[in-house]
Amino acid sequence: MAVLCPQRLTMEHVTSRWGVLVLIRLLERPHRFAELRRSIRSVGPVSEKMLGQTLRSLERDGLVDRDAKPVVPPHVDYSLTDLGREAAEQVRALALWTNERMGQVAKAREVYDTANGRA
Amino acid sequence: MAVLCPQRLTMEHVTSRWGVLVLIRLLERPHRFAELRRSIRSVGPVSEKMLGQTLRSLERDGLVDRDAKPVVPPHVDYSLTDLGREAAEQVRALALWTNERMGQVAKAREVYDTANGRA
DNA sequence: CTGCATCCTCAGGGATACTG
DNA sequence: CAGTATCCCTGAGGATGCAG
Repeated sequence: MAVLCPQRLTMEHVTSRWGVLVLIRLLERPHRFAELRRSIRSVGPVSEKMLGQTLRSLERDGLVDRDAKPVVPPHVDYSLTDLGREAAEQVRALALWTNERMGQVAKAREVYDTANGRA
Repeated sequence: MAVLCPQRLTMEHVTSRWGVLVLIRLLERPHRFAELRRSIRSVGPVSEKMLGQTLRSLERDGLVDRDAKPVVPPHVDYSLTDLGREAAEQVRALALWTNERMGQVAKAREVYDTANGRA
């Protein structure tokens, strides 16, 4: 992707499909990997790869804390850092707004499509 | 892209690379097409195609109002609807947060990369 | 000036299989 | 359980050209 301001990258991680869902779930409480996956699956199918990638981005950005307990079988807890909590709250606000206004948006789309699309 | 809840699409439009920049600029005042393009260009290269696509998405979602004056050469003003203003404010809040915390994020990345990447 | 239509590329991300 | 590695394919999105 073209060169943009560096904060774009952070926004990208945080507002990405799975980023949003991860942050909102972690805002409630820490989750394990598979737990997170199951929870998100109810909304859309996450591949392990993408969930892992998302979590690593967020961890790298200092938003998520990864606590891998040295036991077997592995047990890894993901939780928000203070910084991550701030981010998650911003994102949740946006998500809530989207939910609230979804009706109006859907309506607007109908109007637009009627006027233009298949007039 | 896989099937997700419909509000994901709205978030996608609103938090897209150019969506964010468009909304923030329109929050200040209405803009013409080329004006918007020039303004955004200083941050990253927008193709006409993408700017047009972004504006159409936002218009379709009822967030942006398109006022095409029937003159020649064409003169088109884009501005926010009330709904769009709400969205833009959410997005701006997120963008401002990202700016404020960018230092911490950058720092976290360094730490992460030192510990992992090229240890 | 404001935009559609077309072509083409390249990387995001899904599926699958394997490891500690 | 919690990932990493690989393959592969779709579609986002840049460049260009044309039209009203």
